[in-house]
Amino acid sequence: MTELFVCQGPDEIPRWRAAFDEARLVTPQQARAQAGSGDGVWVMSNLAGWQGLVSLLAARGATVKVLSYMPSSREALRAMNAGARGYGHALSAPELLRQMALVTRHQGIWVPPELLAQVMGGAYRALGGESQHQDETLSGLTDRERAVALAVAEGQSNKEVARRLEITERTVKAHLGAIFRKLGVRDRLQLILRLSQREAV
Amino acid sequence: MTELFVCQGPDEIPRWRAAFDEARLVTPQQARAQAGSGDGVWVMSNLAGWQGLVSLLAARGATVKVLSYMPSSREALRAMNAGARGYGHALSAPELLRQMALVTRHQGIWVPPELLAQVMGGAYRALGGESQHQDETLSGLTDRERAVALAVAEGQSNKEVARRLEITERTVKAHLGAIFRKLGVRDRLQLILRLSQREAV
DNA sequence: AGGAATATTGTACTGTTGGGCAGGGCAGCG
DNA sequence: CGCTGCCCTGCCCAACAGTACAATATTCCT
Repeated sequence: MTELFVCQGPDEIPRWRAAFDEARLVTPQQARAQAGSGDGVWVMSNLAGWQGLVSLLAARGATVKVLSYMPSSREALRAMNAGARGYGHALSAPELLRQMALVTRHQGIWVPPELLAQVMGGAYRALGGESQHQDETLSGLTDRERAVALAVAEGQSNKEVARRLEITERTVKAHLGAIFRKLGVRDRLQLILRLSQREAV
Repeated sequence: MTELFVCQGPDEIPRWRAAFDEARLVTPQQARAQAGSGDGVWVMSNLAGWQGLVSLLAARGATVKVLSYMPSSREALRAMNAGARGYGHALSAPELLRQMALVTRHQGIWVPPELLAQVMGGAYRALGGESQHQDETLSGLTDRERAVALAVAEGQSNKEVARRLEITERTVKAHLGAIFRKLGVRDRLQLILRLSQREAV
């Protein structure tokens, strides 16, 4: 399994070769031309347009990791959003680099432990606040009604919900009627909007 | 390396034992008493107070993974925020479970690929990044189709959209038909879920 | 025992939705 | 001048959604 390190000339770091026998240093141009599905690619965040490169390579099926001289949670998220599966310090120890490679190769995500809390915290505040609200919204419902509401919120039809919960379509409608009444919405459309917290006009 | 599965009695799943020779099923009480540093623990999200349990075990140094019958990006974020390092479907294949264990044991994070984009997307937008996804989704539509799609995404009925755009209901349907075909969705429900890119599992 | 809440199902009805078929008009392009 | 794409509409129909008016069963509380 070769590991490609995408960087400009002066950025070569001995630890990279120490970490992987088959480490190869390439320019962004070479990476675009060569890297493909299954390759492990490391992209330096000091390259111009590194996010585009990450997106491109990730779309091709490469396992992309981003290395930075000044790691931050913000940059980590940008990397992840571009399709990277790993993010870390460019001067990480060889053992850590190998660990990142192992994790990302197995569909995992790797972020420095000290950034993890911030990254996840940010995500949680964004969606977590909503889910809190979702719990509130659903708390007035019975178990059965909640199950129906969640299934409907996934876009399922009455028939599909009926199959999933092993009840008749009529019963699904009965639960839905109760849900609409309790939540004060007029149909499943508004229910979805309520549960995904978007502006219901 | 033993793997502890925390669940209520009837939730035992044969795949767990198939995945790990040393799998052990325990109750939440037993987990609190036994699990410690270095242990691999799997917590079912249908347990009452599972987030508290995850926090406790994670603080003790256990590697906690959360399993759910209805995975969602929100629940994944809740799990991560509580200190879990992995999140997945309770009925995942044994091989997938082993992969999750491998990744999390090496300081990685594991989230189902289909949820990854949502989780990261949410985190990214939370920290001030731009959301481009919706524009991408709508870019293949004509002006009129886009207007209809956005109105429908607000939960408006065909009749309401018709009034807003000053066209007949039939024309709204015509545009909607084209939208469904272009975006590959089957109805307005799925369209809404696509445009708000949430839970659609 | 009686009431209240929950869960389940039935029949019947109205309204919405999605789409097939069939046509208009308008703008741009070779 | 045809051709194509976009926009608009009519009639009709099958499927789905939501609700009114029921009934039955279980559980939990008074």
